[in-house]
Amino acid sequence: MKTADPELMRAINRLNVLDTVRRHGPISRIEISERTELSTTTVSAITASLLDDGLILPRHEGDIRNEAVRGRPRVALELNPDAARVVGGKIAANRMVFVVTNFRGDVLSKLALPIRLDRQPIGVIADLVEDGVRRCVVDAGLSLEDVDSVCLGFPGVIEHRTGYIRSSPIFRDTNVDFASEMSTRLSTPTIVESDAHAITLGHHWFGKARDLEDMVLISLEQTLGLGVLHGNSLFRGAGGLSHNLGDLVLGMGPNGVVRLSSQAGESAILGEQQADGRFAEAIRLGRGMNHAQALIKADDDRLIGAAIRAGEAVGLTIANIVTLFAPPRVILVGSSLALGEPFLNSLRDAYALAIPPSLRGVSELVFDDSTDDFWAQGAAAVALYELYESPWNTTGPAL
Amino acid sequence: MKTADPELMRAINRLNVLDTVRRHGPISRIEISERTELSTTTVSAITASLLDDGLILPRHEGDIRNEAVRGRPRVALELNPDAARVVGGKIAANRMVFVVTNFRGDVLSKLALPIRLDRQPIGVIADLVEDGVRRCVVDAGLSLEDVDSVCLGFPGVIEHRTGYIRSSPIFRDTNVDFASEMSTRLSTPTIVESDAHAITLGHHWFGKARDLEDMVLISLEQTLGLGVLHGNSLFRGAGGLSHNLGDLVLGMGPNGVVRLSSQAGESAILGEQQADGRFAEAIRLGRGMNHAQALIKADDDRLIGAAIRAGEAVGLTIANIVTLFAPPRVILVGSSLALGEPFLNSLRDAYALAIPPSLRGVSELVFDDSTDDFWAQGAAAVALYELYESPWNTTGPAL
DNA sequence: GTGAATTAATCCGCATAGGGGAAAAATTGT
DNA sequence: ACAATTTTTCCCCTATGCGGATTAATTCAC
Repeated sequence: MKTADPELMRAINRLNVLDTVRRHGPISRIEISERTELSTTTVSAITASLLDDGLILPRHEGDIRNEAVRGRPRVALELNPDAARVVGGKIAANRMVFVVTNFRGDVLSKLALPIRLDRQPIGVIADLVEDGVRRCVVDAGLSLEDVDSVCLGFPGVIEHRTGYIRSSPIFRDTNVDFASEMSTRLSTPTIVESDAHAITLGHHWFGKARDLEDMVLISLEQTLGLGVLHGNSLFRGAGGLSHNLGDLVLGMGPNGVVRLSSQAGESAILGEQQADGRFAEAIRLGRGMNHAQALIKADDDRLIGAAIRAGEAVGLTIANIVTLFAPPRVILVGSSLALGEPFLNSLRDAYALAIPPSLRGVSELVFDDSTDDFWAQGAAAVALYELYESPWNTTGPAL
Repeated sequence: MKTADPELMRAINRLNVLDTVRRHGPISRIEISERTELSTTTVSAITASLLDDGLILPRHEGDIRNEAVRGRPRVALELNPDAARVVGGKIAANRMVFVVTNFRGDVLSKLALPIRLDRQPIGVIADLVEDGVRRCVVDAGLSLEDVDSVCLGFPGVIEHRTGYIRSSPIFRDTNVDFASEMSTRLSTPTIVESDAHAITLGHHWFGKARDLEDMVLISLEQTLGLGVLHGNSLFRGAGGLSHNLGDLVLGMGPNGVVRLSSQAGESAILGEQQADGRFAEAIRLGRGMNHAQALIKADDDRLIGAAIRAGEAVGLTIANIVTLFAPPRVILVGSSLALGEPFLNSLRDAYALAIPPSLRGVSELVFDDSTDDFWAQGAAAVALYELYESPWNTTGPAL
């Protein structure tokens, strides 16, 4: 257990204040004091230090002041957008998306690269990622030295704490120390995180879970991922390992265990169409889901069947996850949502069937079809959160 | 987020020191300082306060002193066993077990009552539990006024935070505020907790997880429960709800969803034998599992079949839990373990088959056939932990 | 336009916490 | 008896947060 000393005390309260400023837009010291339950004195001291470090700014213009109120007007404080810049990236098998954001998480530039990295040697992947980060930074009119940190979201099992990619469909090898590799290449602190975790934090900060401190997110992409928000922070498994939902077992079939990935993974849904040459080409180019969508609209029976089966499998899985975590909301994201009604309806039906009666109504299902840059923005949020926690200049005691 | 003030700081460090004394037996201040990474000054101050409150005691006799060492000898400190007494209880459908323990968790008296409470009205259950607690306290040579708190472990979905029993096979009703009810009856603070959580903490304190700060426990009784230890503390779901594993879905069968409880619940295993009059009687009296054990030894085919099916279902479920939490150890407890080899072997086989290759070797399975009083002792540990956290006299600032 | 009223933010002094280093305490060895 | 050694406590310092008084910046009333 971390030992509690005055420094930790201050770090906690500082983060608390900073996070309050981030969440509640321009906000006066008094309101911060009410929300955090810190005394106005303490808030004053902490905000002074944050102002001194340039992390927040007073906003004089356009005071949101109620004109009919007397007394000294409140000074609204807000994040200094230019206090830092980070890069967030979503790396998938057939595409990479990067964003550069400011300290508030506003996107300054986006870059989408529809490149297949799948199974390339590590060096090639690192080259391509490095290039993407550098280009996106240049697009934002910045240089890498202006960037404070980078966070890359990967599918698979990612150990955020150590920066190792334990296993990922993108890498042929296991246990790749990708964080160190990229930190060296970019000479900027780089962290890796599960893509599902990244978009989970993204939803907590910018998306469909801003109002919640607990929730669960399920990502349906090539890999099936899980993110759990618990008490406003990401719940990373025991060893800091991320969860790999695709490995979950749904039951025993004639050929051994049936895993979720074999029912609802991207390749499981699309793979049944191998015969069709044009479709195979689309898959290879990462347009499989769009193509599948078109086929479903055209009443392609085989694909509709696959989508229904996938929806059932995912619906059951969500019911199981809800049984374990009982979150107030479950957010579903990922390319598989593009399969449309056949998939979503069977998912909803299976969920309704499988959810235990006692938990009926506890969780609401929310579908989110955000684009890839939202994932990257989530990764940026992960990077920003670590900046918020870091000590900064700390406006040393004796100056 | 809780605001950090000096009081919180002290509370944290105090708990840390107290817990270190609990875990590492008689221990000197210097060793506490090393383990907690607090300065010797701080440890000295905190231990002084703990001594003052009578929670710990110096041990002069039998100093574990290395005779060949010079200098002032270390004074070993240990928990004051008599600083408090608590009652822990395990309440099951067909039996209740209580223990009274001292501040260290040593059992002072046990009481096992093989009574069927199942579906009795709340008032009757409360009567019986009250009676059990009172008797066990008397057996320990104490009076209820000597008892500082009571913790009762129930099967089902228990909301520890509020003291509500959301649903339990023992109660006909749902959402029973049993903690308040018993607190009033006993005029002693009483908390309720999931039986699975109780034995999870029990294993962390006294049993097969003393060396771990993360682990998962699965309880196989009438109800199938889950306990997750995360960073030395119980992980209680989002809303503080406990998990009910039996509701997990294993797949779709011909008659709708197949839940784990229908494969591996006590009644699922035993229920198939309804024909046999003597067996039915044994079940009614809560001796079902013992009887089943005998039948299995006698090569009863139907029961062996049921045990094998149950083992498979549990094995798959454990694999899924491991996929989600990746704990270093999974402890299995509960009456169903008595089914013996057919059950355990099929469980192990199914687990080995279902665990994803990437997680092979991450978790070890441990079977624990502790008796009921160990469950009750776990409940006592839950009660004790809350005492450890509570402020006590705090040796007020100005004396 | 000037002063009263009002509200926000800061300053001052206090209490408590933890840490470092010196001093005291309790031993063993010579 | 005194030196050496190790543990524990004592004294002083700094940092933190808080309550109450003070100062700052407005609006309203006349």
